Amino acid sequence: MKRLTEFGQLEDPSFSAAVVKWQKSHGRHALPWQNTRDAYRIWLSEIMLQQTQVAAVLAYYARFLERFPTLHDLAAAPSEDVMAQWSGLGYYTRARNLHACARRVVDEYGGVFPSDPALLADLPGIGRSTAAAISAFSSGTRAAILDGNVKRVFARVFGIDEFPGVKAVEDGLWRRADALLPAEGIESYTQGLMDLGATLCTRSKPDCARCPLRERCVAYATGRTAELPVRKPKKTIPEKQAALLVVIEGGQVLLEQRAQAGIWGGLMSLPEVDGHALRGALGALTVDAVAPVAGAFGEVEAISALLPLVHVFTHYRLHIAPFQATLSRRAELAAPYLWWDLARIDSAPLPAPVKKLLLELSAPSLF
DNA sequence: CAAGCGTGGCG
DNA sequence: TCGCCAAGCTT
Repeated sequence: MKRLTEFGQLEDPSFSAAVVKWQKSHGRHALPWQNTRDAYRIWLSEIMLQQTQVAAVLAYYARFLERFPTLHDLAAAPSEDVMAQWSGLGYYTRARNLHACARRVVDEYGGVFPSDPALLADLPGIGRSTAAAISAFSSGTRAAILDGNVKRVFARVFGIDEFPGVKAVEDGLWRRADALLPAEGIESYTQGLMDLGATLCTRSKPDCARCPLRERCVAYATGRTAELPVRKPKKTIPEKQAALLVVIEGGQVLLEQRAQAGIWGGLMSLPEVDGHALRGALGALTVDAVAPVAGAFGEVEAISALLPLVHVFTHYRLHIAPFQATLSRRAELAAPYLWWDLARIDSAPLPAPVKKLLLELSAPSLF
């Protein structure tokens, strides 16, 4: 029962049938965002799960819903609270877009998410794949997803031996995704593709023995599951260096809100001094070089270097040289500067390594 | 449209 | 230890 579509792509109802059947008996059914048609909860999970694994999301999802039980709670909240809830989860543009999206759904759709994927995809932070997932799960709309799981499954089943990041290859994957959609049962099918990719068709050591697509899998038949999908061509990542100032006075630490664009956009952080301008003769950041900068925040009583650390991003490696300055008097500071109680630093909208640094500082380990 | 954007876990 | 990677979107 195969036939060609007008674009020459293969339709094959047996593909989705196999996925749906497997999902019902072996897929995941108890994730916190399943067994509901509440678009708010589904949308939130899809955004958190972008480029992020289930295990990392679970705790954030529960905490987020506790703080923002409804779309209206989220739309009405100050952005600082939203960023604080997202703190540590990464890709902070997602949090800003999430907040903007909540406000738009309230303003433009009366607080009800549209079911049309095209309308969803027009909202901030929702692209083609996320729109399809939300509409499939919340309203049973027949639309194709194409996330990392689907790309991996398709690359193996169909033996696609080109990097899926290339536009033409990705276009082909979208056409396949559309052509393979089932006539009904879109929820189980969509969830099934995700579950297959996440639990069986994993990047390393796929569990082909349990796979419902094994007999039709090109990679399995040709022994190429380890080589497919083709990995992204690797590039050597640059090294960057920065000084972070831990300016303390009266049990509070000085934070600075970062620009919306760029790394850690929209988050609070410690005042950062670009390593470039401040290097001493040996190329290292020194107390002498940093002291004048700290002096701009008040009268410096003491300043010392803390243990340097390295934070690795996807696209560069940041060498952080932290310096602690204790003030005897504060200078007058306006936004983007803000004093924050060290005692409640855990609730601050900070990037992960900065929060870790300040937590260790305010509650030193016994070792 | 290629690059930018986090973090934690795993082999 | 360290490179690689995981439910993508935006510009």
